[in-house]
Amino acid sequence: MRLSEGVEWAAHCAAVLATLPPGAALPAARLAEFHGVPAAYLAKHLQALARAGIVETARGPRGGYRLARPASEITLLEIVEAIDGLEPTFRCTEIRRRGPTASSARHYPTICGVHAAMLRADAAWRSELARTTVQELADGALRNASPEVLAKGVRWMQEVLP
Amino acid sequence: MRLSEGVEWAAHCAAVLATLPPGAALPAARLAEFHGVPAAYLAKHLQALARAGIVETARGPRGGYRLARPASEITLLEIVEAIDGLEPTFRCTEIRRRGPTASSARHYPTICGVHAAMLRADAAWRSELARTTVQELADGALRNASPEVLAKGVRWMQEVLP
DNA sequence: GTCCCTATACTCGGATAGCAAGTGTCCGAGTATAGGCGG
DNA sequence: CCGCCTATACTCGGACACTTGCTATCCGAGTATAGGGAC
Repeated sequence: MRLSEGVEWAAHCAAVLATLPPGAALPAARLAEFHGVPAAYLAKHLQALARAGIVETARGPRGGYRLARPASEITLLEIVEAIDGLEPTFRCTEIRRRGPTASSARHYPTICGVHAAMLRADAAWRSELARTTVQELADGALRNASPEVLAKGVRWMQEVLP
Repeated sequence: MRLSEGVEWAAHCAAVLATLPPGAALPAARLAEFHGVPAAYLAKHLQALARAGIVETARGPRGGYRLARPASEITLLEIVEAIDGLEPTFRCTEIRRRGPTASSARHYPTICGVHAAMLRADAAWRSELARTTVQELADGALRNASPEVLAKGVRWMQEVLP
């Protein structure tokens, strides 16, 4: 069970967008260049973020992507669900109803124990993801970045944001 | 991110094995028949459980699989990790080190914030899975089963365990 | 009757195809801008 | 000199190939058992 690589890209992109001045936008090609990933494929994931209402788009020159809401109100869970989909990690196929013990549906009023445990684990996972906001990701990245990395980032940002 | 279907099969098989009389074993073909799943493919997953030390095997007539330890000492987490592998759900590719801000490795002493949050969520998921034992799964299934389903199960078990 | 031996049938185990979903890429649709033209 | 218009270039958006890993299956390796034969 491997999480899509696009989740990592989307999370980092959201953190970068959180550091933009209000009103500014960054095209997919610039975000891809900043992270060293294929632009065409990153665009696909950014579209998913747009569909989820996490970022908003602006077409034409000086357009691109910007956060649709304050970074402090966007959680990592939303990003994961936007890229990876909302379906739970475990899909119960009700195998207890098959085989020699199979009976009519009314004999299974409660959900199966395996399913219940998986749902609890899934909820714990999502709950933990919801505790981290994009604002915290951006703040942490800036706080832990070395002066050299920070300087390069500022210089690059000034070049692409005329 | 979908969990392998084999996890569900393995969990249910472990619960069934927990109800066996001490010393008895159940072949993969019987377990597959009980759950209505392809025998050859289930065998593959049972082998994974055997490699992980969760079940032990007995070859030849009257052989099969049995739990290698008391059911109360086997957690759902162990089963998930045996089938799905031990690698974490999120794999950090360190994209922060790429692109125009790239610097030498010593400029990144701390792990990236996205990675850290993902590790926390992963730990919460596994922690919750570890709270459920195979014994609890088996007890719950027997407790919630309707009399009809229970009777069919007992009858089937008596047929295949001569 | 008892013991041993052998053939048998039953079991697991790893190596082998098929398919779905994630990965990667492309070109067309839409729009803010910059320059030119007319008043 | 000012306002409008148009052409342009830049952006997103969805539709199209490719690869990895899960799904499914098979046949060979190994062993407890049952039956027969010898003592």
